[in-house]
Amino acid sequence: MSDKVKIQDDKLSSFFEQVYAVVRLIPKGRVTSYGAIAKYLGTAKSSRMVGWAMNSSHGQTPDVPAHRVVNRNGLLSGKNHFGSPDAMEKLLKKEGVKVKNDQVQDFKKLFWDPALELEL
DNA sequence: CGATTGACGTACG
DNA sequence: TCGTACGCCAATC
Repeated sequence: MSDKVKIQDDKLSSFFEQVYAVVRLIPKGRVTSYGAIAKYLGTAKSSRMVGWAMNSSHGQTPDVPAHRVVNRNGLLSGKNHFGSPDAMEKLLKKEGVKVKNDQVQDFKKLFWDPALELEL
C-alpha cells in the first residue's frame, strides 16, 4: 500500500503542495479564503481545487491549518469535513478568531491575503 | 472510459 | 440585491 502513497509523496510539486505551503503560512489568529490562495497561485478560477487540496490535507505534515481557510463569505464551509463539525470552530476560537453561527466575525479584519502579506 | 460531484468564485440577468 | 449559470480540474461512481 505504501507504493501508491510513495509515488504521490515523491512528486512534491503538485498544486496541492503549493496550497499546503500557503495555508501553513497563515499567521495564528488569521484566516483566508480559498479564492485568495488560488489567486495567489495563479489559479483564481480553480478555487475548487484548493478545497480538494484541503480534503487531502488530512494527515499531512506539518499539520495544515485548514481550519484557517474559509470561503469568500467567511463561512466555515469545510467544518463538515473535520473530525467533528465543531472542531473547526473550536480551533479558530482557540486561536482568538471569533466564530458565530459557523461564520467568522470580523472576517474582513482577520482576512489574510497571501498576495498582499507575502508581497509577491 | 463517461458522467457526476465537490471544503469556490465570478459572471450574468 | 438576490438567484441562477458557468468555469475549473481532479477524484469518485
